[in-house]
Amino acid sequence: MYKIGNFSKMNKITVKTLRHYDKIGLFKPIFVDEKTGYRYYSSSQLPRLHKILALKSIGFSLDEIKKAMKEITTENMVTYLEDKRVEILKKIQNESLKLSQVNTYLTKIKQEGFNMEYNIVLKELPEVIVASMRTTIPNYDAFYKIYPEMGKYMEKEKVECRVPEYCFTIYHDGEYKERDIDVEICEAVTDFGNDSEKVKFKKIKGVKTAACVLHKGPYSNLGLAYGAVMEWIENNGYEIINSPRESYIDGVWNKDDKNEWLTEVQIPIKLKK
Amino acid sequence: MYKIGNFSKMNKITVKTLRHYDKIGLFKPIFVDEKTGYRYYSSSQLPRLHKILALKSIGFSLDEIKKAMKEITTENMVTYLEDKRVEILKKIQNESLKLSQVNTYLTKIKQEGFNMEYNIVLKELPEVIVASMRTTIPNYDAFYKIYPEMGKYMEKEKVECRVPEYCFTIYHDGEYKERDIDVEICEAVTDFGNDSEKVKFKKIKGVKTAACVLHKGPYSNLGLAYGAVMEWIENNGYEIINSPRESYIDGVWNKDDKNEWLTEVQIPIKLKK
DNA sequence: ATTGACTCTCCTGTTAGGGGAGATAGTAAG
DNA sequence: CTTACTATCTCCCCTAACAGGAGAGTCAAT
Repeated sequence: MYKIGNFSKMNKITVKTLRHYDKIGLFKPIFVDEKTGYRYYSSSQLPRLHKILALKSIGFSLDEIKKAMKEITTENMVTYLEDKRVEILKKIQNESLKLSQVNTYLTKIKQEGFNMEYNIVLKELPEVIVASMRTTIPNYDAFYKIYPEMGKYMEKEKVECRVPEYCFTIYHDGEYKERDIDVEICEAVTDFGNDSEKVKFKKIKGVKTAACVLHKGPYSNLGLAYGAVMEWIENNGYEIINSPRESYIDGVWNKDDKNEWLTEVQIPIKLKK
Repeated sequence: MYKIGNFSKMNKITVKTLRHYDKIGLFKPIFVDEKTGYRYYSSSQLPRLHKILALKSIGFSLDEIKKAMKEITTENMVTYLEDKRVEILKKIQNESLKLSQVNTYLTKIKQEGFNMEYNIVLKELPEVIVASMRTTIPNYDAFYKIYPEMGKYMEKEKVECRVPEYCFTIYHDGEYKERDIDVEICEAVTDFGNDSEKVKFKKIKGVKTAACVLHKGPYSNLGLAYGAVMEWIENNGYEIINSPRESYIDGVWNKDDKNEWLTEVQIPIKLKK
C-alpha cells in the first residue's frame, strides 16, 4: 500500500492526476482512510493503471477509456480502435494542410517582404436564388453598361434582394480572356420573379468549399487577388472545381473613394487526391 | 453597417464568436449603440477579420493573433510562422506515432483475439544510486542463491532503501542467453555506502524514454512480456539503446500466490531516425 | 512538543466559444 | 396602437484534463 505521493512517483504520473482520476471514477485508490481522507494504492492496481495510460497515450479521452474498460470485448475494442485510427488520420491530414499553408506564407513573406494583403479564407457558399443575366461582353469596360440594366429591371419588377446582399459575377470562361468574356451577373433575391428576355431567375447551388480572398481597391488590379488565391490553391494541394465568382461588397454605389472598394474573389475548390 | 446577425452570415462565423472576439478585444464592432448595446459592423472591417480568420486557420491561438496583429513586422511574422511550423511538425510526428501504435494494437487484437494483457507505456526512469552486484550466473535458477546474499549485506550495512522501492536486474548480454548470463542486480538506495567485494555502490543514469510493460504472474513466462514489448518497439519505429531491466514489484517476499507477482520489464529506447 | 514533509478539500484558471435564461429592441401585420 | 415574432443584449454555467494555490489537517522523526 502506497500513499499517493509514492504511487505517483512509481508511475511518473502526478498526484493531481491521480486525484482527478479518483474524482471522475476512472481509477480509485484501493483504500481510503475515512478519518483522514488519505488515499492508499496497491501494486495490484498497476495493471489497470497501465492499461489506462496505454489507451491515453494513443489518444483516447478519459471518458472513452472509462467506457472501453467497462465493455471490454474484442469487437468493441476493434471498433474503438478503428474509429480512433480514422480520427488520427483526419488530424494528420488537417495538420499537414496547416503546415503547407504556413509554408506558403513563409515563402511569400520571404520573397516579397511583408505582404499579408491577401489572406485566403475557406468558406462555404450558400445556395441562393438569383436574378441572373448571362451574356458575352466584348471587354471589361462593358460592365458599366450592363449593370445598370439589371438594376433597372430589379426595380421595375420590385424584386426583393436577399440580406445580407450577395451580388456577384460568375466568369464562365475556363481561362483568362480580355475580350468576349462569358459572364453571368447574379443578384441574390428572396424569391423567384418573372423572367424577362435578359434576366432569368434560377437557383444556384451552394459550394462546400471556396477559397476566398478580399480585394481592397479599384478593379484595375483585381488580378493581384486572383494571382494570390491561385498560387495558394496550387501550393496547398487544392484544385478548382468550378467557375470563379467576384462578389461586390463595397463599390461605386456606396463609396466615392475607389481605394475603399471591396470585392471578394471566391473560387470553388476541393482537395486534390 | 450591419447588425451582428447579418455580419455573421456574411462571413460564416457565429454571433457568439463575434461577441467573444469583441470581449477579448480582438475584433470590435465599428460602432456600438450605447442605449441598446447593439453591435454594428462595417464592410471596411472585413480585411481585418479575414486576416484574423486566416491566422486562426493555420493554428494560431487568439492570443497569438492579437499579439501578431499588434507588432506586425516582417521579422516578427517570420518568427511566428517558423515557430508555428515547428509546432505543427511536432504535432504531426506525435499523431503519426499514435497512429502506428493504434495499428499495432489492431493487428495484435485481430491476430490473437482479445489480448490487452501487455500494455506498453513510455516512462522516464530516474537517476538513482544503487547497491549493485554484477556477476555471471550459470542459469536462471541461480538467482535464488544470489538475491539473499545481497539482502544480507544490505541489512548488515544498514543501507537505507529508496522509496518508492526500485529493485531491478540489468541484463548486460546483448542477446538472449540461457546459460552464463551477465546480470547486475540493483537496489536503489538513499545514499552511497561501503563497497564490499561483491556489492558496489554506484550511480545509475536516468533513461529519458523506456518502453515498459507489466508482467503479472510467475517468472517462467516472463518471455511473453519481452516478446510483446520487443514487437511494439519494432512496430513503432523505436530502437533499443541500452540493456533491458526487470523491476520487481511484487514477488515471493510479499505474495504467496505466484499468479499475483508483478514484474516490470523496462527497455531504454529512442526513436529511429 | 515541534518541526518539515505530505495530504486533504475547495476554488480558480486554462481554450474558444456553445447553450440557455430572462430582458429588451426592432419590425411587420392587423 | 397592439400583438407577435425575431434579433439582440447581458449574465451565468459548461466543456477536457488537469495545474496552481490557499488553508487546514496528518505523518514520522527529533
